Amino acid sequence: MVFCEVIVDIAHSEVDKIFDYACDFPVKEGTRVVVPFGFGNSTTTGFVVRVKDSSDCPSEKLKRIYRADVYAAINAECLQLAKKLAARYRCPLALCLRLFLPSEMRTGKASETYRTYARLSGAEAEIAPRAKMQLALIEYLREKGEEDAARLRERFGGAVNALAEKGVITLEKRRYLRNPYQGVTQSQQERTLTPSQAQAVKTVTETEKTVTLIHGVTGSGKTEIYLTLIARALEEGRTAIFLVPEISLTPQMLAQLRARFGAQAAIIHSGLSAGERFDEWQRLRSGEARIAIGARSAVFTPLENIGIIIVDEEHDGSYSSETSPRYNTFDVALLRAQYNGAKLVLGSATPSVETYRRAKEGEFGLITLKDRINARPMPEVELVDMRREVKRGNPSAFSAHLKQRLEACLESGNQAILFLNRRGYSQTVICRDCGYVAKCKDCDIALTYHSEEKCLKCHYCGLRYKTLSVCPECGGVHLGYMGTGTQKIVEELKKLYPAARILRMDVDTTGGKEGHYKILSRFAKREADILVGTQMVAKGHDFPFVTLVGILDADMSLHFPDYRSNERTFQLVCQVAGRSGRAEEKGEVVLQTYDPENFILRFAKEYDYHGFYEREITVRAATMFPPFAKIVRVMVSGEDEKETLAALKDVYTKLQTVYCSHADDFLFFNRMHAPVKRIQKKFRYQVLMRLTNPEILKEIYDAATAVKYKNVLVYVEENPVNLS
DNA sequence: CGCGCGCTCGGG
DNA sequence: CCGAGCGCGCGA
Repeated sequence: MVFCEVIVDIAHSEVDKIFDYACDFPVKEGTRVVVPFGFGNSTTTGFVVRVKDSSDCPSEKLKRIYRADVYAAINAECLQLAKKLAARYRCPLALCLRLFLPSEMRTGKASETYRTYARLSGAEAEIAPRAKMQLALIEYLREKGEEDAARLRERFGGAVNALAEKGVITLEKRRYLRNPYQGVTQSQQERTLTPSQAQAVKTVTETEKTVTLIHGVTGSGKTEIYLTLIARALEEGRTAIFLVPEISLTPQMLAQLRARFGAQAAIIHSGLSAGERFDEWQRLRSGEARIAIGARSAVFTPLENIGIIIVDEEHDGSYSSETSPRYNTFDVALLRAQYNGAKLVLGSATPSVETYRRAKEGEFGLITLKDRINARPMPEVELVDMRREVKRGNPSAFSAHLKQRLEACLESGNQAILFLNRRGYSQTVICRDCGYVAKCKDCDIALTYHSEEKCLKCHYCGLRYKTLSVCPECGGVHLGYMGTGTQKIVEELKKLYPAARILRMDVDTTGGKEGHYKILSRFAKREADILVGTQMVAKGHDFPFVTLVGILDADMSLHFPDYRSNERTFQLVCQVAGRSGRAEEKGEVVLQTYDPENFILRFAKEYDYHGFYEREITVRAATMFPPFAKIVRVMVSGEDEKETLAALKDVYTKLQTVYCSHADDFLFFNRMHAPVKRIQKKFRYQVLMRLTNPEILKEIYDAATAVKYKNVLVYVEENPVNLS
């Protein structure tokens, strides 16, 4: 008899504690178990976090573990990591343990590892000629040989059972053979690296530093470096994790990865069925597959002996979790790299300012790839001054220049992409005569118009300003709100080019992720001439016939009320430009703005990351934004406004004691409405802080987690990706 | 007086 | 989280 410390798989702080159980069979730490818990004979799953040979718990209370998985789902490293995350983000351990399992395992969707397969039995039977489905099914199986019965039932309905009864087909229940790699042959051939690629590989493998940033322009061959590094790790008998932004696991990317690594790699992407995801996880856990490829959550893959972790497009916003625990993928990857003695490689054409600074300061290694593999220049970016268009009496969203280029593009039979910023909640005031944008005097953040209060507000400090009717800069009266009327653009476009085939991609027109792929692949197949969409369009897909990219409202991104708006804009322009002129033809980019002198746009036009960085880091230092300070938001939200306000008051009071005892470490401290006051019936309030000393974070978490109201959610966000 | 619902408590 | 236990409010 052994005794086990168990964490029950219930994500609630009230039960986030160790319960002792007896166990009459041997069990390993990290194993998922079923235990009696609560009243009557109710049970729950849990995780063994420690095995011991005695328990302090009075024996009349002790119960026995009913059953356990045959393997430990969570290995020692992951168990330790889960504990660290739970402590760091103050969330129940169960929630952190869940990160390491495929969700299918909890919901039970993947528990059936058996499937029924159908094939022709060889026996003949008379089939009525009108039984079209049955005949078609026979024909199908004659060709295919064997197929999953469930899938056949979807297609041929009752014909499956009918033929099985007649004995024409046999149904056989077998252990799963879910294999997303059917028909994939691994091509061992390793492409020869260019000298700079080879040097990069050498640098990463030989450096003492755990983390290396590879800063390489689009097309500089980062991917080949990653793949070589992964191959090296495998040769050493180690494993690898390759993280990519969610959106970039396109069918092309998948094909490329499969061709290179075959079944050695487990690629976790949204197209997998529940069962397939589970199987891929099992293959990784058991060591059958040694490369985990996927979005943010793949950082939790239960691999042993990791040799390398790669975070591609390091700057991408999808690497920070927006649900509890609100972890940052890089931080988790670093912990795993340190535990395993692995290398951690970050790659980007436009690294985040925070990352680049750490590299420049010497904390991370830095590799810069200046040249594109094919030596093709980046497309030329042209800035169009929209103020002039207004003066010329052109009120449309399209400048004369863009119209002209668009016509030329369509005429030559090429495709164009037009980028629109997402029609957000934020309404920024802009002077259409001079490009002036109202900003907060303390924060240098664009002000946002709030219609219900008829005022302008700063989302970072809550300061209110009167609305403007006259531009304080030029005295002009053509003040407008950005971000309105963007939906009209497609209409306008249709009027301008009635003959052009236009595809629109945004939240309204696409149903989920699959919808995106459909639209993108239709465009790639040249089923349309113009694609109108948000930044999402810019990621992943290759469109060889696109020679023109238009950015219609660069200002919206530039003046988004976020301290990262400069960075985002620079990234957006570089990324978007990479979509133009991929094939033989040279591409061009037309960027419309009310502020053509803006330094961010100037640097972006020249693809001058260093220039951008030097300028931006000075701004951040002057305004004391990250990486020179940390923005912390404690969000308080609930359906009952009174209760929510009471919770806010409570949170605020507790935080105030922290603030009072460390006032020097705070640049800002205040409570306020969240910029969006209500989402999904919930009232939203926040305490916003800016810290110069990250040590204070712990106390903030303590204060925030101490407040518990029945129907009010309280959570802490660090440098939130959006402040809505 | 009886039970129904909402709140509190405990779970090994 | 979930069910048990219990207190108080209302209907016959």
